[in-house]
Amino acid sequence: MLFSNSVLGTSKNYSLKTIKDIAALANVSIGTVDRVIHNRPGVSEKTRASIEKLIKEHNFQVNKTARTLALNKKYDIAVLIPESESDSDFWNFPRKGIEKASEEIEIHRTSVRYFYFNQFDPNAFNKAFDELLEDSFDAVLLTPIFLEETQERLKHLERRNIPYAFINVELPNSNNVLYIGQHSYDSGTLAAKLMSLLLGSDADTLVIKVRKDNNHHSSIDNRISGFKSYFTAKKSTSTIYDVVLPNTKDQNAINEIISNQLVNSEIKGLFVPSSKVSLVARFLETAKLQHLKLIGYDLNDENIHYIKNETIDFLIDQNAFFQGYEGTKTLFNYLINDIIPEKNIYLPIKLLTKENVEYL
Amino acid sequence: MLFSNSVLGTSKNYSLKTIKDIAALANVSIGTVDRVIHNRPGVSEKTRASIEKLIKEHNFQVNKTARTLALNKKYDIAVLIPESESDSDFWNFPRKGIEKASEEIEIHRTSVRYFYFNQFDPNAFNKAFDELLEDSFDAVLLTPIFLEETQERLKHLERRNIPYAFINVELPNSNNVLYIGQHSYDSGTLAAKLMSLLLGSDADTLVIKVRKDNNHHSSIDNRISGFKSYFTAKKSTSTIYDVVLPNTKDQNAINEIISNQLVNSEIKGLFVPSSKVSLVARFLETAKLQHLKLIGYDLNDENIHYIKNETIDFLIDQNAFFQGYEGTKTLFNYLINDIIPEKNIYLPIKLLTKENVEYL
DNA sequence: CTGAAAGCGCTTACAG
DNA sequence: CTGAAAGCGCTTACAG
Repeated sequence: MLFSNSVLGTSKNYSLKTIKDIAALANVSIGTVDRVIHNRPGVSEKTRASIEKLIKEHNFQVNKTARTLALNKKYDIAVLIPESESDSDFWNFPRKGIEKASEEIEIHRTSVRYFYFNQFDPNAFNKAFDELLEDSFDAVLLTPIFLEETQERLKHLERRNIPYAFINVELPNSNNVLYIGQHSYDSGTLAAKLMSLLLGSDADTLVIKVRKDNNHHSSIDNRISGFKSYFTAKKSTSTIYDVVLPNTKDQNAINEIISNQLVNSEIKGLFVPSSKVSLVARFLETAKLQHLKLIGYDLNDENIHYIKNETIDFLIDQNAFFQGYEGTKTLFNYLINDIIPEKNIYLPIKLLTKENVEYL
Repeated sequence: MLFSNSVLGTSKNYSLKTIKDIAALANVSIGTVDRVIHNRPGVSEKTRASIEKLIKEHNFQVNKTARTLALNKKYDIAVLIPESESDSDFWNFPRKGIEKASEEIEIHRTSVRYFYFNQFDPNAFNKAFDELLEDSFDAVLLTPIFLEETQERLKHLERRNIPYAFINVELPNSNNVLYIGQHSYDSGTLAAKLMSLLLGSDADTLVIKVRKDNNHHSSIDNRISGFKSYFTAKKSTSTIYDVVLPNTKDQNAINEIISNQLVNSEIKGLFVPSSKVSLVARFLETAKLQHLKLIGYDLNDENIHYIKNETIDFLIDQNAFFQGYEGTKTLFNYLINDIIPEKNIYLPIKLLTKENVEYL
């Protein structure tokens, strides 16, 4: 009968014990059992041992619901993410995901407070993070865009035993509970594969960075590394050019820079490892160069426009809403229910084309 | 001060009321408040109205934790999915996802019981489902592979007010709480786009169905419809051929059938809308026709082998583990926490290539 | 070192 | 129609 459960294909466990049961079996009071469960001092070695034995034997686990109620605690989660610059800004997606999750968990006495910063300004990041640190929170969900600035401040959280999770941007070698986001390198490799399919031969390509994106997170660089790695692995003889666009709103200036790159070259495909791909799409439209292949990242109104008219061939989407939604819920479950998630959740790469962009 | 919360960018709500508070304000006992909250009879219209007013005014919401504890209920979830035929079978992934979620929620007095059936045998499905119906469950997670057989039995669940959710296979017009899985049609469209990139021109293609897959779920047909729709929309002049493979383990017979299709044709690409793509990969290998392009579905050991050696060009993955994992957790949250999910969660299409299959 | 009791916010008989 | 009390399984002072 030992294996009857598995034979029946069930995980039912009808013998859930309570601390009262354990206390009775050990001939002690529930207070003493509680002390053992939480490793609190003031229990003789003998009783501690006997209680620990019973706990193991009966596979006793604390009833979290009762615990939560008894503690009667409110949980405050802090969220530190870039502010949205417009209604179609990428950062609306994670924020909306967080808000959705936040609505769902609000009833569990959990509140979410937002701290926003300008994603291009390390000082703004510092300021927002410092403001966050002034208050006390039970957990922090953040996008660690600026490397050193983040690391310095994470130490404060660790000193206070405040768990934190990353969304969208990874920061290796941290004690984060969770990273949820894209595998940037892989997305670049896929972009390269698609690009070489589009070009059909060993045509040259141009990687276009935007300076604004330059001084922060490593995702952009990882995407580029992934992109280039594909051609290296294929022992391709084609050339991959690089260019960085300045921080300007002057589309003419941008057009000229790209134009100069293309002239006298065999470049047939353009890869923009960020949502700023629309800048390049605008150029292609003006210059009537839409036959050149263009792959970029992220959904926003402009990008949607350009993928519909096929100026952009592929957009790689980051599931940003889901990052925010799932990140928040996972952190909540960690906090309230002691549910320890996998450290890295790499969301699948969502490929958008003219054909499927409508449905989103 | 009315908008101070939103100005501060916070959703903190420090004035959480309890039924005790409401009772005091209404000058009644908590029992009466409870009656109003749950629309139970035995309250005068006058007191009911005044309590309802107070509940609205103070935005009172029941403390779920306390409710769960007071009800002290165990939740039993039934899972009805195809059995795995081998260690590398597709159905291991959803099952493992369900098991993972099940481990996480077990502590919340929730048990999961599995009912398996042979995915090609409607009678086995009926038998497993009927067995499930003999016991009582609080919710059911199932893969509704056989249309009529499912619908008939769902009525029983509805009559008993048992919520149910679908994973992997959709069944429109049902009162399911949730469907989580792929958008089959879209995945077919993407496959077609990739195929036409691979072929570079208006070459002909062959869609290969396996008879075994034929008599059940609509996913396969939706994938094919999506695939064909792409070429129709493009006003392509190429021909799409169809062939159905019989239920045989005789690879030679299969090879001959495919071979006959290819001979005297301009077919350059093969689309297999199921995990059985390995059957076709084996043929291409034997016939030394690996230059033909091949797109299929799902991860298993054989498919991984053939994508690594580039016999298969693209595999479309269904995030099957995640379907099981998220499906179970969502159903749990619906059950325990009254969290109503979006009805249809379409997971992003995960594109596997030689380059990224390693990481999975 | 240990136990008895109150309390967390609900639900559920039971009494009136 | 309404209220008082016990109980769900924990935690937390407090008493000894």
